[in-house]
Amino acid sequence: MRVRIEDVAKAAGVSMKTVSRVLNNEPTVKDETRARVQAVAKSMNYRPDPSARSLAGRKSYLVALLYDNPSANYLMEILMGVVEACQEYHYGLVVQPLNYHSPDFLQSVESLVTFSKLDGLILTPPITDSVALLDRLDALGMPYACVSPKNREGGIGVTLDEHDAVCDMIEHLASLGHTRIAHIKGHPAHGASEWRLAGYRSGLRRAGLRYEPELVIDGEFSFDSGVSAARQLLDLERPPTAIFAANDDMAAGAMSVAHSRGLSIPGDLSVCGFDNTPMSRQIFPALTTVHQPTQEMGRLATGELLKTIKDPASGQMLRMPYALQLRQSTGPAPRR
Amino acid sequence: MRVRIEDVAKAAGVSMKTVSRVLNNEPTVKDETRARVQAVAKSMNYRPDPSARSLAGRKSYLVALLYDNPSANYLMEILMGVVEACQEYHYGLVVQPLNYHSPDFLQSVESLVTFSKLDGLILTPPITDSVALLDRLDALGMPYACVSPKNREGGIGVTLDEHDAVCDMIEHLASLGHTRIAHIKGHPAHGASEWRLAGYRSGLRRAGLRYEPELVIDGEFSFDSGVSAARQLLDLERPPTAIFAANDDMAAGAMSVAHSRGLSIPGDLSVCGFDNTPMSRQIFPALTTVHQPTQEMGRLATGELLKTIKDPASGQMLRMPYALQLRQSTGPAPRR
DNA sequence: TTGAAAGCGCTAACAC
DNA sequence: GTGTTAGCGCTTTCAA
Repeated sequence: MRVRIEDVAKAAGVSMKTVSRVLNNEPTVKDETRARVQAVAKSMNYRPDPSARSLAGRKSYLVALLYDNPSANYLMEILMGVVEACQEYHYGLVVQPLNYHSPDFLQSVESLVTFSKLDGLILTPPITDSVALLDRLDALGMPYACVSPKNREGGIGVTLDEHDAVCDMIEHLASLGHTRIAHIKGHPAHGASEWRLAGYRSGLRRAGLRYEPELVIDGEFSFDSGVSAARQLLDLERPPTAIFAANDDMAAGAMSVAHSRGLSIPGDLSVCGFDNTPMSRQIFPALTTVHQPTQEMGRLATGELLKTIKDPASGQMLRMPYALQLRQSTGPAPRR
Repeated sequence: MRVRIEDVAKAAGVSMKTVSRVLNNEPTVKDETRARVQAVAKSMNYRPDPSARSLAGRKSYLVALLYDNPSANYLMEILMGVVEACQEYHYGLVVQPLNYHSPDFLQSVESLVTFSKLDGLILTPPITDSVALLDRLDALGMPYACVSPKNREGGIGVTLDEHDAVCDMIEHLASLGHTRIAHIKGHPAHGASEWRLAGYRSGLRRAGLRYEPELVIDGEFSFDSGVSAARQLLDLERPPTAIFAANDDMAAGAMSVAHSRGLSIPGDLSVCGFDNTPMSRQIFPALTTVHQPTQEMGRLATGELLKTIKDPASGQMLRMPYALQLRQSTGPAPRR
């Protein structure tokens, strides 16, 4: 039979409640008692039963990762970080796909939270940006941490300074002699698209280049949208010599168009992206991109969430470092 | 306050136990009573409390997905399928990374199973192939379903006829006039590597081509291993005109080598892979590969597992269909 | 076919 | 600091 708290209590010569206190790190236990109980629990290989704990304590020791149709890689990396943190803190994890556009989006989150008695939520873009949801969660007192939310103030979670990253990237292109640098924008529903566009504009400004509306094309983060945007750009009377796509998938689309038109990369056209996906290393030539420490972001966001659950005042919005990943898809601007 | 089984019982004019019977689909309830209880439960928006259920019933209504460092995409697709099935059957999911090579691998699975009271496991390669683990699980009476296990007989789960898929692919290359078709093998620890090699040999045989050991190079499913294997192949005195890599990542590595040597694909060299990863569509030229319905496999494996949990005799090993995905990376063999 | 009572293993509330 | 008691919401067991 399973070892129960009662068995541990008997073996340690204390009451069940004291064992419970030790397990839950409550401060009101004498150090000596605590040490003894811990030793006994360990030697008996005792682990509390999650359902009993949850039933009696009205907590689930469960957090949920909420997502809506992100790229598989992105989500996977976040997930790996989240899993790491959950293991460390002995929390369980529920993985929950959601439909952000569904009319009963709010309702479905609410019933998930209620029926699973979740202790907290980890939100990923674009769910991070549903004001209605955040308001509702605040009203319910449900703790949540955001990964790369649009609104970085006040909440808890992690962000990356995407604006500065892109700005650096554009300056890099300019330093290679490019003067016609195009941008393929991201999906309009994602905050990232705005930051990356803003970074593009700041980068141009810093490099002393003019912003030209014809060099900015709408995309939606997909390979195909990158393909059609690149076609438009390369069909211009004065096509760009460099393209910054708001993510790697669209950059791959742009490269594909260039290849099929016989343009050499980076000889005739430089291309760069954002995300440093595994794919970016595997295409030819390898893609210059911005690295974002996604897994670490998942781990730290979860850490902040779990801290907040214990002590509501302790969670913060963490700023993560980015890094330009310079590879072979960018090079000196072609001479006229 | 939350609606409890007692509230439903009162409203329906029956005992708690009868409501419980209805919820758990026990047969010994009069149809009329069952219908009434179901209607009342629905109208009150009743959902049983998982921890109470689990505590009293000594079941967790939880299954775990066990994995060890697979490709992010593969795992993500499996995961999405697993999540779908779990939602449908109202089961919870635990996501658990494992270290197959760790000395306490068995122990860590066992304590996971014990302490989380898991009702079943979904195993992914290469964990599917640990004989020691499978034996232990059988001994414990712990139900599990495998995705693409080495041993397809007797167990429950899903498989794909990888041998036949590769065989078809090789025949396709042969039909394009290729006579020197190389193979980059997969990681030796994965069953898939063996099947794909066997399919390669069968394909050659069917096409009337000789098996030439110098055309078969070890790989380990990574891009880099594809790169070094392709270098060896292209350095041969009589290099191949086509390369079948055991997965898409290695195929991308091979393409990268070809590009950097100025070889045209498929003009000078045809390349094909296996998995139909998103990346395979995004490289240039788009990669010919084998599609395997990974998400569906996750969903169906989970379905078989959950069926088995209800009725131990009902689980099967399902065979999934594959499909060649012909794209631009393969073409007619170059003339001598 | 249905119900009453006794737990499942833990924590909350309160007493000491 | 520590212990006692009474549940948490469900299923099991056994009786009807």
